[in-house]
Amino acid sequence: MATLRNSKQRDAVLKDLQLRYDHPTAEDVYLSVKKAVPSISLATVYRNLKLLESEGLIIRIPTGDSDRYDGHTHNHYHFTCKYCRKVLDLDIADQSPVAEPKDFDGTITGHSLMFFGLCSKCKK
Amino acid sequence: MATLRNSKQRDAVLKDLQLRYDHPTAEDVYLSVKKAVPSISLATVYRNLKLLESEGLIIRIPTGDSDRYDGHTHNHYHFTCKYCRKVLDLDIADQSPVAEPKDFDGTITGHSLMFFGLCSKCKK
DNA sequence: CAAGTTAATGATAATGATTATCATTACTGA
DNA sequence: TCAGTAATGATAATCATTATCATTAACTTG
Repeated sequence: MATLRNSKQRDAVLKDLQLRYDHPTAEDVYLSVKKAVPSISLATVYRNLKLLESEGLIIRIPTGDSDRYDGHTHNHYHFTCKYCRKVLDLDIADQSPVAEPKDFDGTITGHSLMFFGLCSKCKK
Repeated sequence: MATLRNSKQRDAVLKDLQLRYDHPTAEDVYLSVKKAVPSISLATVYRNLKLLESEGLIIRIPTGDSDRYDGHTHNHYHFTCKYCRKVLDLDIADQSPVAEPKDFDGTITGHSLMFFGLCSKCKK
């Protein structure tokens, strides 16, 4: 039960995230998707972001302030500018741990790696 | 100006974090510190957590739900159980990137690495 | 295709975490 | 000791996110 149905709202949210590379907030996605689907509600955006994340179609990035979303799910890493809070993709090699942690009986299924610093603009 | 003064509340918050290893929320710290300083307010806990973080004396860990705090600032990594949301220290080698990212003109000053999975209890 | 079932939506209220406000308290340096 | 002001406690306000609920619209089955 609880079969997933098609919805143009969900399609629009997913498509929006797949076409951009700026790691938008839910609000950003809402404003952008409104252009294609003017009647869409912010609640629907949140609902579908959560659903798409649980389906593994998008990634949620917690940052300390508003969560960011990423429509590109291949393994890659991010950088946050401490000054302007912008989130960027980093072209860097896979950092999966080589050694198993000691004294740990759980199961590791994934990891997230965030770099911090100043972006090129805020350096100045 | 804005000289830092002593306060038993701030001392108590810092000490509490330095004596525990369970990555508590602000609320957890509040409940714990209340035993030593019964009159302390939740707002004061939040204020001092923020101040201590900016002084580099504690670490804030954003997790998607409530932020966690860590009084141990040496370089180490964490694990979050997806099921019970517990945060644990991982005994694992330093994962600082060996290669510089390409096409990046900013400055990287640090990183945070979070592993996900199931803890030993929730595995069952 | 029409009718019924129910997932999804839009609007908005509610929640939970964190921050701001403000009158009062208490460090600290003169 | 005392003036200046950082810090506090209490609580209101804010902000992001989630829940609620009546309505709409996918799907499915006859």
